[in-house]
Amino acid sequence: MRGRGREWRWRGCSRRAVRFLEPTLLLLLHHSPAHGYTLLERLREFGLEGLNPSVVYRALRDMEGRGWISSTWDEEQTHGPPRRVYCLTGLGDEALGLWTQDLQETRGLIDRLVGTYSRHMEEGEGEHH
Amino acid sequence: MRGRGREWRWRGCSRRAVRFLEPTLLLLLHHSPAHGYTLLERLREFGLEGLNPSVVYRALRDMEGRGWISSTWDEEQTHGPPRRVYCLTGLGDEALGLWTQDLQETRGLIDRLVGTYSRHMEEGEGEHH
DNA sequence: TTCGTCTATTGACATCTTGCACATAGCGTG
DNA sequence: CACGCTATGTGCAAGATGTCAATAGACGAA
Repeated sequence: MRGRGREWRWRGCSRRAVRFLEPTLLLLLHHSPAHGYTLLERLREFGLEGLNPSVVYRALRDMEGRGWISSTWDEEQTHGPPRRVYCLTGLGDEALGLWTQDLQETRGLIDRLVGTYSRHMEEGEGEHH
Repeated sequence: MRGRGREWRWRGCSRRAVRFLEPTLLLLLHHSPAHGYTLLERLREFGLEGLNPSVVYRALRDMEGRGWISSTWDEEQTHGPPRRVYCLTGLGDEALGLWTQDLQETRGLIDRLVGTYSRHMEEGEGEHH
């Protein structure tokens, strides 16, 4: 234990949200360029809620560092400070493709796990031998 | 960038392997009690390969700390030092149930992401506007 | 004017997680 | 006894995440 012992629900938001943050952002940008703040809201459409803004902005900067997306300052004024517009690059498009493959493999694994669990239940392996 | 910039394939084994380590171990133990070393090998049946043994043993100890599994020293001699036998507890059984639900939700999210991606492709949104 | 609020983005720091290298230890074999 | 194999465990440096707070512009109310 000692720090490592995370409970069933961990600190902060759901881990899943963080794990799927990057592919979801790429996907949103695959649809159209957008501002960080907008992305933050649109993430909720995919159930990625409760994410701290700084986590999202950090992910965006990381991805920009990898060349997956590029950003420029938005010209037009708004009700606040200047905004960045993020745009998917060719490299980011490739990355999204790879991510999609990866997600499908992950789904395959989940299917195997859940399938095995169901089989155990049917065969009555649930009752501690 | 700077440390944060993980490449497409990260150092060491796949991240997925680590993320699905706990539920997979619970599932294996749901089938029958086993030694750490055995579990290490059986993980490969689920495609969790290249995991460093210490990672697996650590996960087992963590789960024992949470009361999900219990261990006793194996009586019979083998070709090496004494072995621990890990066994799923009632709490671990519950945890496996929750994990399974969680995995199904995760699968739902993946379906949404992959589905959206396919739809983009059909609608020709792949060609950077 | 000053205050508060909403839109946006960023930085710094503490904590948690992971990989790796190595330690231990019993048994079998040459 | 020097190796190699089975089996488990420790410690630490790096890397990843979460939290908090700073900055900053525009707008409306008192």
